[in-house]
Amino acid sequence: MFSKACEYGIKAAIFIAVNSSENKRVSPKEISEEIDSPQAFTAKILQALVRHQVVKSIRGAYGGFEIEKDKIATIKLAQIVYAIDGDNIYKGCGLGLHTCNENHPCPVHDKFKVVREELREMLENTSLEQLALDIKSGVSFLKI
Amino acid sequence: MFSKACEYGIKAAIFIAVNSSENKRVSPKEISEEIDSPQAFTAKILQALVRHQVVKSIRGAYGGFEIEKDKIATIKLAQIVYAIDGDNIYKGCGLGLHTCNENHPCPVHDKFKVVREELREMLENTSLEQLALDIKSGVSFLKI
DNA sequence: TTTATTTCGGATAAATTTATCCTATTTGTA
DNA sequence: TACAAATAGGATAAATTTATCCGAAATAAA
Repeated sequence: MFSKACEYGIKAAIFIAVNSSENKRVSPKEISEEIDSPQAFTAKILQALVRHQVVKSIRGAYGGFEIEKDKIATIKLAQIVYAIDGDNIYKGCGLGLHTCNENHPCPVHDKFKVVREELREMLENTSLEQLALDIKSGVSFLKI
Repeated sequence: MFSKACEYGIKAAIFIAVNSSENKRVSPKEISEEIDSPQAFTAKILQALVRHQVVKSIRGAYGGFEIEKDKIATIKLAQIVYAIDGDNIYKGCGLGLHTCNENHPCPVHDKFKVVREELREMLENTSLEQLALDIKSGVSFLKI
């Protein structure tokens, strides 16, 4: 469904949120260990999240990645996905037509619309905070 | 959402269905022109569909690809997707966890479940026949 | 100001997906 | 049987995604 980069990005953001809520900065090393992803590649993805202002990076000694506490509740999955994969997943044509709309639909246009709408809504309404809470309480997991 | 291969495969199957319903066999050349895809690559994908018995190929002179008329209504999108991309799209974990289930869920497990279920249902309930009819009546399109 | 620590960013490599090319094999017809 | 028309399939190339490596730049603390 999503690219590897996006999977790593979502998991990384959740892990950073969990730690930021406890006033801890984390490094790419910690992150990649915790979410079971290649470190250097994860670092690149984090840079994309920084550029899109999803997470904040502090360079130099005692630096790391964090998310401002009061931002955690406002960041939605859609922003993370957009920063890494773009929004083609839930906006582009299911069969890759260049032009696909109500007037010139691909064969699965209407059927796909329902699924993509469901996906879009989910991504736009799911906040980092909700996901981080489940991790903190041990209800959900970031690896294995 | 789907791979290019899968997009081509779905469109090719629809085009073959349209023609088979009019007792016409089609060649990879016609298919790739009609669905706007690279010919040799499309031929490979057709081979996968043949192996999975979604379409039938007739070799030699006057050969080509076809789908038995009474099969057109029974073939579902899910079979085509499975033959080409496998079923990981609507069965695997949204965040790529190796183990992801009710007892050990990834952070988006429950939220994704709804979307994937919607997708699965759509793929399993949409027949080639429905899609081919819309193409024949000019309601939907295979390219541009 | 020096040093240790840490992110940033460019270059490169590996793996996968997408795409092309060429020959073998099959098959209907003259 | 010979020929022409098709699909099958292997080898290879191009493009994209995933992954690694290393030095540059920034920053806090000694």
